[in-house]
Amino acid sequence: MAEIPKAYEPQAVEKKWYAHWLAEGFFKADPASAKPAYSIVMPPPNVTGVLTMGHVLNDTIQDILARRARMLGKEVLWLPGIDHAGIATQTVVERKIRKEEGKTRHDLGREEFVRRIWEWKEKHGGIIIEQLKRLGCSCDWSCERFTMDVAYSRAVQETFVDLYKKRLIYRGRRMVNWDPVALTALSDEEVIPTPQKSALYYVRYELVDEPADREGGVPRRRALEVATTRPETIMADVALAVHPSDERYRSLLGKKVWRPLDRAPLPIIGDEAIDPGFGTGVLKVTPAHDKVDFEIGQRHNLPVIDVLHPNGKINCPAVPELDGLDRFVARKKAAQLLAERGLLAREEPHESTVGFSERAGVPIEPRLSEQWFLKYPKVPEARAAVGEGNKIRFRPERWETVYQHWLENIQDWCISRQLWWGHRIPVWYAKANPGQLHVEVEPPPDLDNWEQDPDVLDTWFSSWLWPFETMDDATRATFYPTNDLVTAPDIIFFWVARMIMAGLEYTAEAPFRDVFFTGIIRDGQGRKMSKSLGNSPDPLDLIAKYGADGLRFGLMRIAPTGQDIRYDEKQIEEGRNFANKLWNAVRFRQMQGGAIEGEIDPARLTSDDKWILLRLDAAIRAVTEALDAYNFSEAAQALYRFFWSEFCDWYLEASKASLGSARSPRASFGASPNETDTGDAEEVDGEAPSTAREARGLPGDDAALGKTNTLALIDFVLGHTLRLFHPFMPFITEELWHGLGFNADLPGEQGGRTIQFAHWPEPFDDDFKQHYRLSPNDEAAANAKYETVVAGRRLRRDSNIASNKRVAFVLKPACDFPGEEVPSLRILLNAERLDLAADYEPPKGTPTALTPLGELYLPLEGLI
RNA sequence: GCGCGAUUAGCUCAGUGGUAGAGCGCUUGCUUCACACGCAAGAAGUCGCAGGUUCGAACCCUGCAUCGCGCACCA
Repeated sequence: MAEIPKAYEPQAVEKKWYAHWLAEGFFKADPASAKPAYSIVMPPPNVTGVLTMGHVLNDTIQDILARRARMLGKEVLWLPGIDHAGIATQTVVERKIRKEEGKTRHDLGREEFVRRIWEWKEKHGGIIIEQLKRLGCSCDWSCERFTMDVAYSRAVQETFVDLYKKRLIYRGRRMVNWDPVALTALSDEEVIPTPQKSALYYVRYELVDEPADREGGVPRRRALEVATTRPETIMADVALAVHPSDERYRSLLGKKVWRPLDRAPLPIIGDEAIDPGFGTGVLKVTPAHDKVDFEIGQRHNLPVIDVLHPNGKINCPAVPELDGLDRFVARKKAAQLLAERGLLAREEPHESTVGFSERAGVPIEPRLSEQWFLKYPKVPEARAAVGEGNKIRFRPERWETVYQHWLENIQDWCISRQLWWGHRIPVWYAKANPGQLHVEVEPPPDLDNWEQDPDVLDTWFSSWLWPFETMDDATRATFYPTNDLVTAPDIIFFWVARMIMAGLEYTAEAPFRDVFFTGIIRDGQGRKMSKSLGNSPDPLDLIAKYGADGLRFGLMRIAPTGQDIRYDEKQIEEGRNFANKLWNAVRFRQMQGGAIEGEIDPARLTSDDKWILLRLDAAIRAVTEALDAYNFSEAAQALYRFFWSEFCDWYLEASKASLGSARSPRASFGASPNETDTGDAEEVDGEAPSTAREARGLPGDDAALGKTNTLALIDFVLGHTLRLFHPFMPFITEELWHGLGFNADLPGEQGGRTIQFAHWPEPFDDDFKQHYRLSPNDEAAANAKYETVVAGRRLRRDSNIASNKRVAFVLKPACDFPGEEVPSLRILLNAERLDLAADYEPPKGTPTALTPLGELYLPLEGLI
C-alpha cells in the first residue's frame, strides 16, 4: 500500500486538482444544455485589487452556491470579471509614473497616459483572478469580462446615449462634491461623512452706516457676530442670512454689513433655512462653497464668488496674505488676520461632520461646476421589485429598509468624472457653436469641426450593466436573469440598487432573484480591515499556511448570516485541523484495505451502523436546509459536528470492534472476573476476529462478512459526507473521492469521475429506512450505549486511572443485554476486558455508575 | 435627530416559549497501531438592566443602558 501522509498536505493537492478541473472544462457553462440553468455574476473586483479577506468570504460563498448547484444537476454559469475602477487605477498608475519617471499624466498627454494604463493593466492588472483560482473558485473563466472590453464599453456608451435621448441625462452647472486631490467631481455616495474636531470662529461683521460707539476711546462699530468653521471663505461671502422670524435680527433685515478681509458691503437677508439656535443665528452666505448657501443664493438672486482653485488653494489676489495658500493653512491664517483686525470675537472648539473623499481620503470641497447628471430610471419599479413575494429578495431582509429609504430620498446622480481612465462621454460639441451637441456612440463624420467632452463616466455607470452586458445573446437567453447575487452591504447604493434599475430599464427584468449580503470582516478589535491599518491578513499567506480548504471552511464556520465577522486566525487554523481530521478518517478507512464496498447487508447492521445512518440522515437534512436558507455557518457547523463528534468520535471508534483493528477483545458471559484466567492474554492477540465472532454469537465466517459490512457502511457515510463537504472544501474532497475510489464505476449514485457533478445527497426516504430497518428506537439504543460509555470513562477518571492503564469493567445488565454489543462497548471504554455478570457482588468501595444498560463497575483490584 | 444591529461561558459566537449550547482557551490524564492539526474526562454562564405578558421568558412586549453601523443635519 502506498504511504499515505499522516497529515494532509494541501499545496500539491490543490494545484493538481485545479489544473485538472480547468483542463476538463468542468466550470464551463453551456447555454445549450438541457439542464436547468443556474447563474451568478461575480461582483467584479478592481483591476488594481488583490485578494482580501472580504473577497475570500464573498467568493467562497459564491463558489459554494455554484458547486452545490452543479451537484443538484444544474447547468451553472459563474461569470467572473474585473472592474476598471476609474479613480483607483488612474491614481495607481499616475503615482508609479511620477515615481519612476518624475512625470505627471499631463506631461504624457491623455492618449499616451491611457495607453500606459492599458500597458500596466496587461502586466499587473487582475492579479486577483489568479488568486481566486488559488481559492478554488469554479468560475467559467472563458466568460471573464472587463468593464473596458470593447463590447462592454460600447454598451455603456449606448446606455448613455439612450438615457440622454430619454431626457434622463442632462448637463448642468450645479454644486457637486469636488475631490481637490483627484481633481474630479464625485457622486454623493463616494463621500464619507466623518466627524472632525474643528473650531467655530465667531466673526464680527460691522454694520454699514452705523455710528461708531466709543469704547475706551477706540471707535467700535456695531457688528453682527457670525459663527463659521470656514473663515478662509469669507472673501466669497455675498450676504448674511437670519431666520425671517428671528426677533433679534428682524430690525436689521435689508440693512448691510461690511465683509471682513476683502471689505465689501453685504446685504442682510431672511431665509427659512437658517437655524436660529445654531451659533448666533446668523449665517454667512457663501454660495460658491456650500450647498445650502448655494441654494439660498439662488433663492435671493445672489452672485457667486469662487475663491478656491480646483486643488483647494485660495484664489483671491485681493487678499494677498491668503492667496495661494492651501485651504487649511488659509483657515488658520484667516482667523489670525481677523483677530489682528479685532474682527474675531472668539473661537471655540467644535465638532462637526465633514465629507471625505472615499478615494483620496481628504475633505471634499462643495464646488459649482458643469457636470453630467442622471435622473434615475425606474425608481418606483425598483422599489416595488424588492421584498417578500416580489421579484427580488434580500437576505437578511433588514437591508430592504436601507434600500427603500435610499430610493425614497434619491438625488440625481453626477456621472461625469474629470479623469482620463474610463468610458469617454459620447458627446461632441460643435467648435463653431458649443451649444450644439452630437450625442451618439459614433463620432460625428466631420470630426475636425467638433470637440469631444473631455470627461469620462463614473465607474459605477458601467458596473450597473454588469449582470446582462457581460453576456452574449445565447448566454443571456439561458442564464439571465441570474439567480443569486452575493455582495457586501456597503455597496447596496453604489451597485445593487443601480443594477436593479438598469435591469428593469433595459431587460424588463430584475437582474437577480436573491441577494445575499455578507457581513463585514473585522479584526480582533472590531475595526474594519484595511490596508492603511495593516490589520488585514493576506489570504494567500493563509492558503499557504492552512490550505485553501482550511481557509474556506474556517471562515464559513464563523460567518454568521448578516452579522459582521470578528476575524481570528485561530479559526482558520481550526479549518485546517478539520481538513486534517477528514484526511485521517479516510486514511483510517484506506488502511483497512480493499476497494469501495458498494453493498450494505441490512441483516448485518449493528446498532452503531443504524445510529450513524440516522445521524447522517439528520446531517443531510440540516445542511440542506441551512444552505437553502443561505445560512452557511450553520451548514458548516452541522457538517463539522456530524463528522467529528458523531462519525469519528463514536462510529469509527465503535467500528474498530468489527474491523478487528484494535486491541484484542475479551469478554465472557455470566462469569465473575475473579474466575477469569488473566494469563491467557497472549493467546487472544491477533485473534480478534474469532473472539469478536464468538462475542456476537455468530458462526465463524460471519466475522469476515461483518467486517465487510462495516467497511461498506464507512464507505457509504464517507461517500455522502465528501459530497456534502465538497462545496465548502473542493480540493480535499476531490482528492479523497479519488483516493477512496469513488471515481470508479459504482452502482447507484455513489460514484462519478469527479466529485464536481456527483449528486447532492438527499435525505433518506421511507423505502430506504424500511430496507435498512431503521427506526428511532435504534437511535435510542445506541445513545444508551454511548451514555454508558461516558459513565464508564468518568469512573476511570474519577478513580484517577490514567488513560494508558489497562482496566476491566463489569456490567450488571439491567435487562436483556445483547451480547453483540460487548466488543464495541469494550473498545469505546478503552478497556482490556468487559465482563457481563448478572450476579456480580462488587468488593466494598468499587467505583460504580448507574447507566442505562445497568450497573457498571470498575473493580480496582481487577486492574491489569 | 431618525433608523438598523448587537449585548448569552475568559474569547468568538449558535440558540424565536418548556432541563443553558459549540469551538477556542483553561484544568486533569493520555504519544492507545486514522489523526497531538489528536483522544478522554472536567471546571466554567443571575443569558446587559428594569418592568410587563405567560403555568413557564435568553427567546414575546415596553422602557433604559452600553457598543457598532447607516441616513439626515451640522454655519
